Amino acid sequence: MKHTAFIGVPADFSFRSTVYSHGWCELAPFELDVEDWRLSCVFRDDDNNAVSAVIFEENDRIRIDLANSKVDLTSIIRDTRHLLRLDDDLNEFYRSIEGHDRLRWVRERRAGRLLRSANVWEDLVKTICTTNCSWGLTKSMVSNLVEKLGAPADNGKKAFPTAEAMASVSEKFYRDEIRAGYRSPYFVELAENVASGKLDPQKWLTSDLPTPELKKEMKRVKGVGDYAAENLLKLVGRYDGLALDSWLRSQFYKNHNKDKVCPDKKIERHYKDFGKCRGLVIWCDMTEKWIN
DNA sequence: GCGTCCAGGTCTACC
DNA sequence: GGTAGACCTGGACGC
Repeated sequence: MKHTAFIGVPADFSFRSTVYSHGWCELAPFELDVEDWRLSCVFRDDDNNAVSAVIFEENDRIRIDLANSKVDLTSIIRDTRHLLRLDDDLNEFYRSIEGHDRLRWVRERRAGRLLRSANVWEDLVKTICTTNCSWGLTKSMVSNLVEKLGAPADNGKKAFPTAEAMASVSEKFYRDEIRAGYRSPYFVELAENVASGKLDPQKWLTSDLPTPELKKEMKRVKGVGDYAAENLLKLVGRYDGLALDSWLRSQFYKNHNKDKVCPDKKIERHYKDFGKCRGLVIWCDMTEKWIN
């Protein structure tokens, strides 16, 4: 028997623009049905049970269908608000791009909310999986993590593994089963630190630290360098880093530098005037064609 | 079929 | 603080 919940959305919210804001919708346990624009995912409720859900837009509201009718909706609604960023205030960002014709589409399409996972732990592991490899390999590593270490929901779909589950396997498991290569010892160390309570990535969401300090804290995690930390900062709502990776650089070269390679400092100068919003501005500037 | 390059980079050693 | 070299994987490409 299905269980259904509805959530109201802000006036400047777009389900499509948010879900398709970056590659996260392609990473397990997310599954995106682009025909019907339905996002499947697997949450964990407050009792740590895996809960499979389908999220979609219906009559200007977000509808969540759960396969299990016994689930307490409170945590599922909270996590859905988090991953769709329903409580983010985009006014400062929209003000920062006013007068820039090239970016007019952003407000028109109500873009600017970057999809995230249900918690920061999951975003942290996934971000490490994006480093120094093709997008195909990222998807493969994340899919392996979910399939081999995730807990199943009632319908058999699996949740992203907990830190405890990831701490329970060896470096060899990450190399042989997850195909994580040199990242394997990083995952072991990270999972042990989070499972033991030594590190709590969720606190980054509400940290009072200035962004440079928070970035330093993130970079203490092995496998997290400048790009990964700045990507994570975007996912906790801080956009003063550009999170330059090879894809973003190549798009900048195409769009603003006649397809010629240039130093990162030139890219930084280009977005300098957007201040604290520059990380979100460059991302939107490079992804206009993604969203229609 | 084989070798090389390179992806949504980072770490360590060294200067 | 800046830089060189090493690092897993797997697909694309040239030969």
